[in-house]
Amino acid sequence: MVSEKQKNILNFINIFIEKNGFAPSVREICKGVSLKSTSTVQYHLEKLIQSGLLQKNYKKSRALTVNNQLSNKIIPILGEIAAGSLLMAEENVIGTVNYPDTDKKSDLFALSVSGDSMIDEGIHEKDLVIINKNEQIKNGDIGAFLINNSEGTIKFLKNIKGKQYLVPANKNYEKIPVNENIQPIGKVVSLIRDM
Amino acid sequence: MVSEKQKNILNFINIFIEKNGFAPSVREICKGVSLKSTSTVQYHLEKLIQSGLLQKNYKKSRALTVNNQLSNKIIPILGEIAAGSLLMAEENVIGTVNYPDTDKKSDLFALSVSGDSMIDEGIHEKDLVIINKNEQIKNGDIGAFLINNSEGTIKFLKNIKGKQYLVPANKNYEKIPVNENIQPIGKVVSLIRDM
DNA sequence: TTTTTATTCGAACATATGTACTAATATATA
DNA sequence: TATATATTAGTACATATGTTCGAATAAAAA
Repeated sequence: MVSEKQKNILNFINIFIEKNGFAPSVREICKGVSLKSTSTVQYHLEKLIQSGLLQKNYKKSRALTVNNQLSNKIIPILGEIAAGSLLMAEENVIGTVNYPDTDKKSDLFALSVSGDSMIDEGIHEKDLVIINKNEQIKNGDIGAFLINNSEGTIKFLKNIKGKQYLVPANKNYEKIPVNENIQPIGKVVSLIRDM
Repeated sequence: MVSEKQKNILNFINIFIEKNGFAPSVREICKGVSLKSTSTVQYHLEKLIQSGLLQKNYKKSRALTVNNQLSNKIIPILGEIAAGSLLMAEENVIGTVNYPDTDKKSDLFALSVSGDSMIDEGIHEKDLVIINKNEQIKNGDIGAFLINNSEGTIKFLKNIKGKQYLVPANKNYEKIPVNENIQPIGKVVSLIRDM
């Protein structure tokens, strides 16, 4: 679908923007990818737009924007996990964190960790966990859960003898059987610790 | 130094870029901040450039870039820590990671963790540690060190009875006395784990 | 007050830049 | 082979856009 030349052009645009802070002109792309005609570049730009990889603004100069899969997203920190009521609403944002988004379908937010129930898994107090609401928590995954509509917690989800449990990574805590009071929030996809 | 109108213009440019992915034209700024002459905008842009808050490219369209304090930096992953020779050169980059840079003076790079010498501190194999070469490693900090000019490692730096040691967070490993064979690389400032 | 500095406007200019059209060539497909 | 599709080039056009100049006004400083 997308030719080598087109990938070439996309790369050139990406690097140009990264380096300069603004997009290249059609003629700069010409030179950058060794093409002699602006209309050839125009032709490839159209193709890239059709492929959904690029966006253009009619008659506006240097108004190219790249639909990067790996674009940085500013995601909200919605509160502390395992710390009282967890309202996942806009009003509850206690900060934001930059996170390179790998997937357009992902719906990400961050929670600050409190407590030590996952200490053996290297998840510490005040760590920031990134949670994807749109990714299902599978057996063996670490997920964020809401208990009794009030308390948030992160635990392993594990299948033991045909029953599902929330399993902590700390011997001092008990595993919790999954029932109607436990509601999955999303999968923990990343951890950020500032020191 | 910077007038209200100029702050106004800077804000408009920032929001415009955030929203559109490219900078506004002089005439778009005109409308955006209720000015009727392009030369007035030109005048204020000059002022903002003099103040170091903005950058412009002569005769290039929409080529404004804002000098944001808290800009995201793409930092290189230079290799694995505790894994053979650690050449901190451009050629050794095994990838890049997005990291919100909080300080202009910081010189950051990332290393992938191998080994389990810091497991009790929740630093796992394959975790990514962000290292600031320009931040001194103080007593109690976790730092990255180069041993015998070949092997890289991250450890606590601790003062014990007046002598400095590299202290692991794992009972199975011994602490290492700091001598001329051990060279500090930088302080570990953050940890990123993708799961 | 006078003088300087800051701010705004209008108009005109030069060109950087996106676009459109036609044609030629290469590559793939029937 | 013939036909269709993909790619490249050249030229020309319209205008979006940064820039310059002169002058007027407002605000601040001497």
